[in-house]
Amino acid sequence: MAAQEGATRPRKERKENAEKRRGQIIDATFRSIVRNGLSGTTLASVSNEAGLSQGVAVFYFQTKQALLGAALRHQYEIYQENWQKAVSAAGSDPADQITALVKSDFTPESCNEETLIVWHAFWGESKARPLYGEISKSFEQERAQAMCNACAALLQAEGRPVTGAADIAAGIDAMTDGLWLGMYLSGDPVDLKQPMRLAAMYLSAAFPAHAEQFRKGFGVKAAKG
Amino acid sequence: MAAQEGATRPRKERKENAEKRRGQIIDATFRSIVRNGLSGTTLASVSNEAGLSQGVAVFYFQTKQALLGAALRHQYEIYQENWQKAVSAAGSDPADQITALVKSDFTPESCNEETLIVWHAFWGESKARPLYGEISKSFEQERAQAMCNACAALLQAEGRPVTGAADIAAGIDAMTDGLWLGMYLSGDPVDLKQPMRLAAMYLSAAFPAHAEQFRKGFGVKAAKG
Amino acid sequence: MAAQEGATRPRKERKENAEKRRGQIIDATFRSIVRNGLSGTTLASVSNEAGLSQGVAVFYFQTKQALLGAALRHQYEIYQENWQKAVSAAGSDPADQITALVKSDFTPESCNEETLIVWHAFWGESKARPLYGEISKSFEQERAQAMCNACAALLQAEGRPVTGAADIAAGIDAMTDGLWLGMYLSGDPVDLKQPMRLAAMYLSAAFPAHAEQFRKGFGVKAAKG
Amino acid sequence: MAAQEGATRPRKERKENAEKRRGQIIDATFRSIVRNGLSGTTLASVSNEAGLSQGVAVFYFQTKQALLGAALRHQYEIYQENWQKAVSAAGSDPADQITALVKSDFTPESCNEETLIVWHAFWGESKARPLYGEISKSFEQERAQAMCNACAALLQAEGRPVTGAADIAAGIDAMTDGLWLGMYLSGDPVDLKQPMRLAAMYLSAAFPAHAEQFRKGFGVKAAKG
DNA sequence: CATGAATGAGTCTTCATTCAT
DNA sequence: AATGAATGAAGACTCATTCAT
Repeated sequence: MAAQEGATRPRKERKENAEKRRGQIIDATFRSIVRNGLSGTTLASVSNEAGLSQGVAVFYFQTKQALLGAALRHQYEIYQENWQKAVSAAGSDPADQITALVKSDFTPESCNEETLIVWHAFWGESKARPLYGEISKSFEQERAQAMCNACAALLQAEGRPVTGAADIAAGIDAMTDGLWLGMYLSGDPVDLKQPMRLAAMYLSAAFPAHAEQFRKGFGVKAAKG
Repeated sequence: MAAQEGATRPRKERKENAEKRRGQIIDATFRSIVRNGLSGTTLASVSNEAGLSQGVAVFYFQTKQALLGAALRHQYEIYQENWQKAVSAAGSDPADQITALVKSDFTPESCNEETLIVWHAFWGESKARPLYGEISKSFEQERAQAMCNACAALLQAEGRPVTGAADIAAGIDAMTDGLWLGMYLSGDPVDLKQPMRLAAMYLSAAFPAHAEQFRKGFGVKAAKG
Repeated sequence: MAAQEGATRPRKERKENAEKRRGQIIDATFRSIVRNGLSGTTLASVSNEAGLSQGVAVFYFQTKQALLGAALRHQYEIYQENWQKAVSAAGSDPADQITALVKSDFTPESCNEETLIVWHAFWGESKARPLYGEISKSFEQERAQAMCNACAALLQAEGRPVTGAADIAAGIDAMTDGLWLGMYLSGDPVDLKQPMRLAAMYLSAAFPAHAEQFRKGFGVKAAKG
Repeated sequence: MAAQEGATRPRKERKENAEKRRGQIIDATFRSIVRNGLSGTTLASVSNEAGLSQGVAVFYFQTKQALLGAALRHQYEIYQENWQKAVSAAGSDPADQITALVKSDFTPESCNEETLIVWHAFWGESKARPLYGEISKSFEQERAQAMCNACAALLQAEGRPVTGAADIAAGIDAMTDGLWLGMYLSGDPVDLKQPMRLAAMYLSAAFPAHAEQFRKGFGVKAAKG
């Protein structure tokens, strides 16, 4: 609008616009995966979903594989942002951190029908498409490390040897992963309370000294008997 | 056309032969999924793997979807046979049954790189291909029921209310499923001992009165502290 | 037709049929190159020209490049057969052999608007498509060698050193190639007599002792002056 | 930014700039044809080679075909300038003019790997793209005419009938064209001396009275025997 | 002047499916 | 019972061209 802008769009605006387009296309990709599966997701289905022409997706991502990789990475970034925010908000208490990590896996944003479909679609192809495997592995490791560290800290706080941290962390992570798979496969509307009960049960057993804190953290009453 | 006539083989022999061919083709399908992923599995790749001509797969299974459905069903049947045998062998003690169910998920036949790839390949597409979802659901339910029944029996044996059985069963199943996913995604050579430790830990907590029996069943020493 | 053939087509017949199809498709490729140029030749244009479906060309040649390579090789094979037959027919006299080689380049089968288009189309792309270059090179060398050998033999017959054979052969080959290019570029209806006159002139100069034989061989009268 | 204000430049400066840009783009087109072939040359590859944006080529040449036509014309103009300069420098002696014409075809500027690639790329497509054919034809005719005139003049100088000029000229032109094709196809590093020997041989035969002059002109010793 | 985003027709290629033998 | 030729729809990707800025 200013006089000397006239001809060319300011560089910054252009860059932002490109970022916006990429976001649009990635969103469309999600919707297509949810609707048609990964194998049913084509450049046409994505363009269609985005309301753009066939060529745009290629223009911004070069190849279909690159687009799908970007979509997976994006989903992981959102996921990571969620759990990292949750941990930060939990403060320095390791039990609270563990609780936060588990709970963040079952918030409606992180755990709903759509995201579950997308996760499992990519995971299912991750052996055939090394790209997906690499992306998954790096993000999964970071998340696993966070859980392991918190468990180690809590063991130390309880005055126990930290050697068991890896196992305990693996157990709680396996349980949450398995719950995701179960929800995904059952197709039943997701009941987000059961995970809270199960996590509380498991963590109470693993860290008896903090049982009450976990139960409270997960909003669960003490099991009888 | 004539009754027993040169050209035509006796009906029974024919049927057996057909069964053999179907088995051959399904095996080839597995190998192709392991090698190329589900999306990379084509009728050609299957025929190739089977060393048979292009047309056979269609001849015996009509469509590609039907073939893949049959392959998934076959994998589930083997899986089911395994755990049912294990449960039978465990006798009538519910704790032993639970142990058997869990352990059978981690025998080398049930849990190896190839089967993990195939399971997750099908699960990843199970929302887009209702056929896979239906097959999975029915088999999963049967297995979940078995676990739930055993847990209920064990609760009863401990004199506790059976209401908690579903949760406990869901927890142990989630954990084993999650361990499968973790093994699958990590790509590391499978360590089958960790699942034993984790299952023992979880079940000991869920059934304190049978802790020792579970530890022994899973070949795990008592955790200290 | 015989009783025991019934079900399966005899292997031999099948193979022949395949060869026939390949021929059909290669012919269609020629026609398409003549009509649309090499860059305008698509699998669709070829299929169209052949009256077959899109898939056949790929079925028999795997890729477009392989098809075009096969077409070029085929054209060279026909060309080679022609000049080799001509040389054979010429007997053992080197001057007659040279005459035969040159004349065979200007028979209506070897040298007409269509073949000229195809040759130059492939040659024009032979730097960008190494495949064409390799095919061309091998055939060209064989033909050049034949000419060189004949020239050497004739030099020897004249009692002259054979060292000059390469140059003389290069000269006559260059001239015939250049005449092809000229005919191709001019687009005028091809006058096949001029090449005879020019070849006679050149060869008479190169082999003065055989001037008359060449003139006779090419059907040309002695130039005056 | 300059004194008389950014927006409008003096008309002349503008025109010059445009000419410069056109030259840049045509040069980039050559490089792209050499590198990728004519079929592999796209507006993108040209822009890329020129270090300019996608749109420029279209801006200055409207269509891809027009650009390629301009590139071909440009190559012919350079070629023409070269031989015309050579003829002028040769003075009025027809034998010297012929020598100059032939030699100018084998100077390193006129005859090198790059130009040979470009010539044959365009020629190969000249039947499918009438535009190339027309451009080629007009330039080729002019050059052929020059050679024919010189030959006629030399015949007259020798006191022979000029009727044979066309044939002699066609022969020498065919030979040089054929040598270009041979160099192009062989891919071997270009030996520029052989053409001199062959041209001398041919022209000495065609114009026996000027044999020595041609040999001298081409820097070639008299052939023995 | 110049940029580069956007389009969409066209190309090669893959592949499930059909079918004659 | 089995083969593999043939089809054609659909997919990923390319690219000349248009256009807003």
